Order: sequence, then C-alpha cells, then structure tokens
Amino acid sequence: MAKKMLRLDDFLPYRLSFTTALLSEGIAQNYEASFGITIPEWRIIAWIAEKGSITQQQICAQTRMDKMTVSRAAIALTDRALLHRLPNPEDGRSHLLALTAEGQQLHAAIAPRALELERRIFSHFSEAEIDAFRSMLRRIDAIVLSEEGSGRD
Amino acid sequence: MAKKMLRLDDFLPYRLSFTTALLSEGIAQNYEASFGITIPEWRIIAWIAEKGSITQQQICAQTRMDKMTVSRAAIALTDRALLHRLPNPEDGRSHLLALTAEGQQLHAAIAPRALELERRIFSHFSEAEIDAFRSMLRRIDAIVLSEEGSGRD
DNA sequence: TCCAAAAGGTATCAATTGTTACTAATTAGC
DNA sequence: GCTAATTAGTAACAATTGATACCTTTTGGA
Repeated sequence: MAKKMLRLDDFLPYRLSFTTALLSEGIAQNYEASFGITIPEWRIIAWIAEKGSITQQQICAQTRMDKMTVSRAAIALTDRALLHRLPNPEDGRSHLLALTAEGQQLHAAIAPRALELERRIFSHFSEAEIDAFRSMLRRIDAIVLSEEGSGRD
Repeated sequence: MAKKMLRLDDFLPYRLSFTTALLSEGIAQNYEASFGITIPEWRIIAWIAEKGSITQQQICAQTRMDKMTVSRAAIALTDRALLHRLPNPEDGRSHLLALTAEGQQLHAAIAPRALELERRIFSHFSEAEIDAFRSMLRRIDAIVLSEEGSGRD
C-alpha cells in the first residue's frame, strides 16, 4: 500500500493552530476594542473571578502562561485598579490577587459577551459534538503532558 | 434556571488555545533542535513540497500567515539554499518558490517525523473520532470566516 | 540558628512578531 | 499608451514575547 503522504492541510497540529489563530484574532480585537484588555489580562480576571483570590504562580500552573506574562498582566491590571494584590500571610514572597469592585464590574461585562461569542460559533453544532470536541482537546492535553513527563532527558 | 456561568477552564476558545500551545511548543522545539528550522519555515517547505512552485502570496492566502512572516522565512530558506526563487514569468513582482535538491532532502527527512508525531498522539483515538475532530475544526474555520466576511464595518 | 538551596516575582535584555511606509511591477480607466 | 490605483515583496521601525539574572523570602538540613 502507498505510504501515507504528508499534506500540511490535513495535518492536525497545523489545523489546530490554524483554527486557534483564526478564533483568537477576532476575540483579541474584540476584547481590546471593547474593554481595553489583552487576552492574558482577561484570563487572569476570569480565573480570579472563578476561584477567588489566588497567587500568580497558581495562575501560571493552571494556564501554562509564562510567569513573566502573568506578572506583566497583573501589574497592568493593578495600575488600572482592576486588581489588588494583598500580601499573602502564608508566604511573604507572593501576593494574593483579587478583583476590585471595578474589576468585578468589568468581569460582569465581559463574561456574557464571551459566552455569547462561544454560543454564536458553536450553535452550529450539537451538544454531543461539542462535548466530544471538548473532551478530545482535554485528552490530547493529557497525552502530550504525559509524554512530556516521561520522555524527558 | 440558573444563567450559565463562565468557566474559563471549559471555555472552548481557551481550550483550543491551550491545547494548541501545548502541542506547538513541543513541535517547534523538535524541528528547531533536529533540523534548525522554525515552524513558518517548515510550513513553507511542506506547502511547496505538496504544491510545487508557488508564490509567497499564495502561501499567505492558504495559511493565513502574515506576509512579513512568509517573506522572512523565504529569505532565510533561500540563504540556506533550501529554496530557490525563480522569476515568475507571469508577474515580475513575485517569485516562484521551489525547493532545491537540498530542500527536498530536508522535507523528506522531516515529513515522516511529523507524521510519526501525529500518529503517536492520535493513536489514542479511533479513526472516526479523528475525522470528526478534523472536520469540526474545518467547520469552525468556515463559520468564523463567514462571520468575518459579512459582519465587517 | 545558620547556611545552602529553592521558589515567587520582577527587571533587563534579546529575539520574535506585527505595523507602517516604501519600491517596483502590474492592471485599469481613459 | 499614459497616468491612477493595486499588488508582491521588503525595509525600517514599534511592540510583544520570551530568556536570564537578580532580589527577597522561605524551606530544609546540619
């Protein structure tokens, strides 16, 4: 049988990257234009809104964002008074990040828009398809992470 | 019923971005370490190998890479003699990119590795799952692109 | 309790990426 | 066929991103 040829256009890592870039472009512009906020900043806000106060390190661990990215975003948000950084009683090196009232308001404004955007795009699919898709992404994560964990020099 | 709350961790654009980043990191390192090549460079090589000679513009249109990114990558590849740029008889502004013998060799070396990597990760899924996944990505592309086409200022 | 090693965070610097402006070639309207 | 408007590609600049080194606090021995 013929050896399988590589077609970039069908290559899954490429397709993933393509779709992600397409989607992210629009979202980034949207958040930037409407709320003056970057994606890392938005992620931090969303994460804190969901979890309550949290350290930068924990955000890094969850999201795999670079710690410098998180640091910069946290500083910017603090400067805009969307965040405050409380001293962490359990560890003087870190701060606990928490949303200010203003930060909560911003979150309350963005979150429905994000959900609406997600709905608009994925309304073309069935619940089952969406669930399968999401779970497939999660399984891919697990596979890649496990490879990383083992096969490292 | 309770209004749907946003959980970043389940938010599909975020999940896509997360998985893509995870996957791309590893791949980029791999290509860089083994072949001294970046992802944009690899994409150009793969695309030319598949389609034969092609202009930069056509690569941009297909891959949605920035035209500057493509320009830089093409220059770098030409410097390394992996690519040559033939004058385009049909349009003097552009060049036709084509792989040199060396470029073809490099492609022949990378392609199987890429396929192997894809296989390694996706061997955990059934053919049906993979096809569904790929087609879902393509449909998302189509939806986003169609929105872009219509809803523009 | 003191010292070495590690961890949270940031500053600084390097590299990558994207923007804007420009050149050269082409097409289109007249 | 000549100008005006477009397009392919690049250069020069600005902004983002990431890597390294550093400071401070904490932790874990001896």
